[in-house]
Amino acid sequence: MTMIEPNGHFCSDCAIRGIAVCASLDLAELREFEHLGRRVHFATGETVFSEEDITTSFFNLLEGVMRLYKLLPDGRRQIVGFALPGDFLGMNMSSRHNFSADAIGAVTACQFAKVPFGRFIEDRPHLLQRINELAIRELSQARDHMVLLGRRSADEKVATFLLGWRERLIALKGSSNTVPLPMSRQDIADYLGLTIETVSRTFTKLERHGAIEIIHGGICLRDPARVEALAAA
Amino acid sequence: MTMIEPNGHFCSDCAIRGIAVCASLDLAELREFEHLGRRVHFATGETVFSEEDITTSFFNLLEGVMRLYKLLPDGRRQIVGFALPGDFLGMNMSSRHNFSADAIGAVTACQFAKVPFGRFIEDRPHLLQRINELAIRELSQARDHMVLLGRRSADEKVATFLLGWRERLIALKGSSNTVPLPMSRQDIADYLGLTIETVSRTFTKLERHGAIEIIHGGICLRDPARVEALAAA
DNA sequence: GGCCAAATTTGATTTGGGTCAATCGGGTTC
DNA sequence: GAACCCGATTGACCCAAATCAAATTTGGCC
Repeated sequence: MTMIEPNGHFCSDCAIRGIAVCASLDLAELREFEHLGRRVHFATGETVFSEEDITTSFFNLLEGVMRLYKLLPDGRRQIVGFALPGDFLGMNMSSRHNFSADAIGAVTACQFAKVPFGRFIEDRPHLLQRINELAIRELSQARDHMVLLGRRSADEKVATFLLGWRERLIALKGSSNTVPLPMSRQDIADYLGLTIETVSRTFTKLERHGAIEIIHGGICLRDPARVEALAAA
Repeated sequence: MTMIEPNGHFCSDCAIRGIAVCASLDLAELREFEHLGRRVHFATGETVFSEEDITTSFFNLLEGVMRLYKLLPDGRRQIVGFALPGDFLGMNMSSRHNFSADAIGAVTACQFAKVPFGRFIEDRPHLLQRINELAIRELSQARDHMVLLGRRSADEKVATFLLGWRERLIALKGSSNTVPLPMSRQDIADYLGLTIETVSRTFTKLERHGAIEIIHGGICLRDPARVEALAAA
């Protein structure tokens, strides 16, 4: 983490107010909440926290994308998710993080010290309720991803990933057939349980079939129906 | 579901009080809670709820084992988890179940109607807190399972499964090298993202190497260290 | 106990995706 | 603008696990 905003930000005009945990707070609470968090920035590739680190903070992602991953002792990596603005990171049992998180590109987050945040929650059940909702939604996504990892072919994995990623971006920024992919091919491979070569080949194949166009920093959906058909299978 | 206990059970002497959601309730609350749930039984293979069903109830598993799974349109199945006594099922966003649940063998559960249960939670933040803890623990398990599905070999998957299952049984019933496996080989395969043949072959291989012994309805760990070495890899 | 159906194991063969090895761009530096 | 670097692509080959196909064991049920 490289710098701390010289203060001067307000929750009430935060871009992600409305989708993040803080959506459950009223204006009075928000004013108090404001003092708990501080805005922090991370540079490309910087690690925000590592698996097995003691949890000292929670993070509310404001801008940018993060990869969340676990490593096996021999270095194999599984990306368990990509975090986007509005995602809340750091909740755990056991007081240790159970995955690592890196910034993909520049990232801005709202950081909360664990203890005061915990105290703030205590007498605000609706905030706890909100956190619970987010956890349950993530759990549902995690289960969907298990199906993908355990039972889908490489083509299906890639098609499903493109559509799912696109959906998330649409929810944030509105609809478009252009899908930016800020993460590397290796990241995509480690998310889908494939190798970088297979991801690359599958992209090329989709492009040859006219389903997508590979552009700089992403892809463009040329034939969404075809991609959907592949993903459904 | 086939029968309803003619009443006459008490939360205070419930076998799983202490590990389940209700661990967070004091005796006075427990007396009230008692009236919300009713004990239900399911026979072998019976479906407790199906994916996409509207959620009308939550279940607290008291006895037996359940498989939790998702199906792809073409019938491929991914088991997303096995539920054991103490597990709480049915929480979701969206008011629909996001997986199906079958009884493996006879099952007893405590069933709660969604609406009164929701009302009961509302003014009991510590119960919500408990549910949140369980959700977060499940999320952590789900992420571990993603690593297994995406990045582990067949041998590692099977070894990891046996040790993990054993751990869960130890937590419930105490330590033993004998590991009952009430689920079928097909269930294990669908949990590990393998085929039934690969699971069977891997079991046989482990037995030939003296790591385990295949017994009726389960396995016996002959050389736990060797199995652990395989799982760690 | 004997018979059928289902589950499991075992064997032979195939294949999707991994591994290894170049090669290609596109960006940056000097 | 040449040299370099690094991510991405492409090609050739290989192998772990899937598929296909029996054989065998197990369990329920008359």
